[in-house]
This record gives sequence, structure tokens and C-alpha cells, in this order.
Amino acid sequence: MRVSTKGRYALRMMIEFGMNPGQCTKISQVAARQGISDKYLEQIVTILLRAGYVRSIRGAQGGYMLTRAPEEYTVGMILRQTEGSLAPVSCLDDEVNQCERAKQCATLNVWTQLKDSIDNVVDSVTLADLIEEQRRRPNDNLL
Amino acid sequence: MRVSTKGRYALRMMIEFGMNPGQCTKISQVAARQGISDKYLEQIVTILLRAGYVRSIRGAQGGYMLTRAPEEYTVGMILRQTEGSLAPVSCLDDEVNQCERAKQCATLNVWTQLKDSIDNVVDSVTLADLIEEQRRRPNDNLL
DNA sequence: TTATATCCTAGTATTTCGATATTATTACAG
DNA sequence: CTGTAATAATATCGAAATACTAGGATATAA
Repeated sequence: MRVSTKGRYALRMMIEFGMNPGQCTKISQVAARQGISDKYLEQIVTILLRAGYVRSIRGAQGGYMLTRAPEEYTVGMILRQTEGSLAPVSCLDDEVNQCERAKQCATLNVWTQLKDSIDNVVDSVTLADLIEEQRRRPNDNLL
Repeated sequence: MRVSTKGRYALRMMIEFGMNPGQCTKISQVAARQGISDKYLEQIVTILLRAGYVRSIRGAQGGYMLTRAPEEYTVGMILRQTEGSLAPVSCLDDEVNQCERAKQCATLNVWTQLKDSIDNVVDSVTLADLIEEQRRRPNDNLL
């Protein structure tokens, strides 16, 4: 039931991008400030890039920036891209349950409740909330 | 964010035990009915045994049975024993947050909300609920 | 005493995680 | 037009976790 570094780093990186509105942020900057391997961050940002959540500018003076307003990203969107499904069991990944045991499964109800409850949290918090939270914290330049 | 087979099998096994109140249930029975490897189930039941959630009777005609009433087990209790902590991030495992980034961490709040929300679900459903759910389902003898 | 069960230890195959390395591509600066 | 700073896309790797599997030791009812 753990959120892996991939999802957590992705969130932190998106916060960094969002705190530089209108300008490029370099991976090396994020890596240095967060103390994370830049090669690993590159991998993660590629996922966000393909999802259309950030755009990249190549070459010198390049970097990444958000494609939309921070209010338009939920934590759930970012985590689902990087972590894959957030459902506690795989049979709840799809809209229709493919599991052959579904009809007899006494535990399905708990998993569904759990999934709904997780979704409810992650979909109600936006990147803008996190950025605001970040600004309220000490040591602004050391996330 | 997945519940592993260990936790899921443990729940299903506990339901089986609970559906045979007052009598022993053999691992081989559970394994056959659930289509799970009995050697793996043996491993899992050991965790429940050491937690004092079941007691064992060795030898011929032996098996396992619950040590308390189904109402007294929550899904959370069973999952925490078998899965370990259910917190989405390790810094929420302990009562006091040991993470040095805690004060500057903009994402801590989401993780706390997520943890509370997960705990709320798993701690509010009891084994008795699952057993009742099971009895309401078709094919009672094929969980 | 024998069949049937749990108990215990170890091993193993597969997958995931977290990262690193490599090479290619792009674009701006001088 | 060349050097350099940056992204882009893969490939590789070690460690840990996951999901079993195997074999034998121990206990007990009949």
C-alpha cells in the first residue's frame, strides 16, 4: 500500500515547475534542490511529458514547464500517470470487473470502498493546493 | 498501492475459519476451496497464529480456528499483520514523524489524509461483516 | 503405529524499485 | 559553424520484495 518514489518525486517535481510559472525549470535544478538523481528524474518527467502534463524546451536554456494552470492538475492525475492504477486490487483497475470470482467474492466490497476512499482524497487535492502549501512553509528554496 | 496476495489470502482464510465456528478448519481444505497453494497458505497462517488471531491443533483431525468472535477482528488488523503498515509513505508508520523533511514537506498533508482515509475504511469493517457478506453470496462452498 | 495434520527452514523464480549508463537529438551562444 | 548545454529515449543493473515450492520434523487422533 505504498506510494513509490516515482509518484512522490513526480509530485515534488510538478510543484517545482509550478513555482516557476511562465519559465523553464531544468531537471538538474530540481535534482539538486531535492537531492534526487537527475537521471531518475529525467525518466519520471518523460512520463509527465508523454501525458501532456509538461512541455519541454530542448537545448541550452531549455527545461520543462507546466502546460496548464496548477488548479487543473489533481494529485490523483499525477500519481496515476507515474504509479499506474491506484486501485488496491487489480480487478478494480477497469470500469467493468473482469474477475471471475467477483460474484462470490466477499472481500470485493471492502476493496471498492477502499478505492473510492483513496480516489476521493487524491482527486480533491490539486497541484495549486500543494504549491500554496509549499509557499507557506519555511525554507522556500529547499523543498 | 496494491494489497498483496498475502493480505488478500489471509482475509479469505479468516473468512473460511469464521464460517466453521467452533470447529477446526484444515489448511488443505482452504487451499482446495480457494485454489491457493497450501504451502503458501501455511506460511500466511503462521503470521496469524503468532499474532494470536488463530489457534492451531496439530496432528490428525487438527487444523485452525479463530481465537475470538468474528466481530472482534477488523480488516485493518488482519491486513496490518500480513502486509505490514498500511501507510502510503513510510514516514507515517510511526506515531511521531521521523522524517527530516517533514517541516518543509508540502505533500505530507495529502499522505496524512490518505492514511486516515484508508484506516477509516479498513478499521470499520469486521470479519463478521465479511462472513455475513459471504453467506449472502451464491455458491457458499466455493468462496 | 500409522495416517494426518501442523511446524520450521530453506530455496527459487519472477517482478518491482530505484537508479545509472549510453547514445542520440536539439538549439542556442559565440 | 562549432561547442556546449540541455532534453529524449533506451538499455542495463543490483537489491529487495513477492509469490511460491520443497523437504523434512513434530505432534496427535484413531
